Amino acid sequence: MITSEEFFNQDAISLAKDLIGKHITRTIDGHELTGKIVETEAYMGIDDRASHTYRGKKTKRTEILYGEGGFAYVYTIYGIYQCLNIVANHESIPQAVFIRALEPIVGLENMREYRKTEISKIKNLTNGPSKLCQSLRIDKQLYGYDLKNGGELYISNSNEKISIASSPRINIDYSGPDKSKPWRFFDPKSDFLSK
DNA sequence: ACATGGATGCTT
DNA sequence: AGCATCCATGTC
Repeated sequence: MITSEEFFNQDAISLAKDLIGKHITRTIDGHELTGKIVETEAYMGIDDRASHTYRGKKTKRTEILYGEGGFAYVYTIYGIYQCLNIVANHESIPQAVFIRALEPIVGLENMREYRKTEISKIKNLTNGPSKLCQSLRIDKQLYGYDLKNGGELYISNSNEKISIASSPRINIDYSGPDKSKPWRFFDPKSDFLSK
């Protein structure tokens, strides 16, 4: 388990790269659900038009982003889906890393139960930001949860060697010049990417 | 390619 | 109160 503030208090681009290949574990109802992070995106805060904190916008929803790194930022998208971000950087620098896809490692049968849609291929458990939230049963109950404390949600190292590629971020057409910034990071060899 | 969905935030 | 938006997904 990774407990150090230094790890999470990096800028979002550095953290987004460092999270690739790490394991994320959710414990719920006595089950352990673990996936390897294979795809992330960095949201760089006040100067990033794709960020929920662009120009310092601060609401009840985005409040947690203004604190220290390592906390869960969970929000609802399109009224029905949940998305998981991990807060990056220091207090008053509101950046985050969006978790877009996982490779399921532990607890696949439980993930299948929690997933709202019947699936035929394993990769459809976690190859999208809201799919993985369903499979790991991540919702706004975890808003503000400290991943450095372990317990219900935490990050840990894996031994596997991975490579990292980058591309523009997905579904941020409203972001003008920031639309093309190469702030999506992924393991190009993974079969579990969202696109 | 298109329909779906409602919380959120911003404007009256 | 009303309204446009949205870091997706499922099904066509």
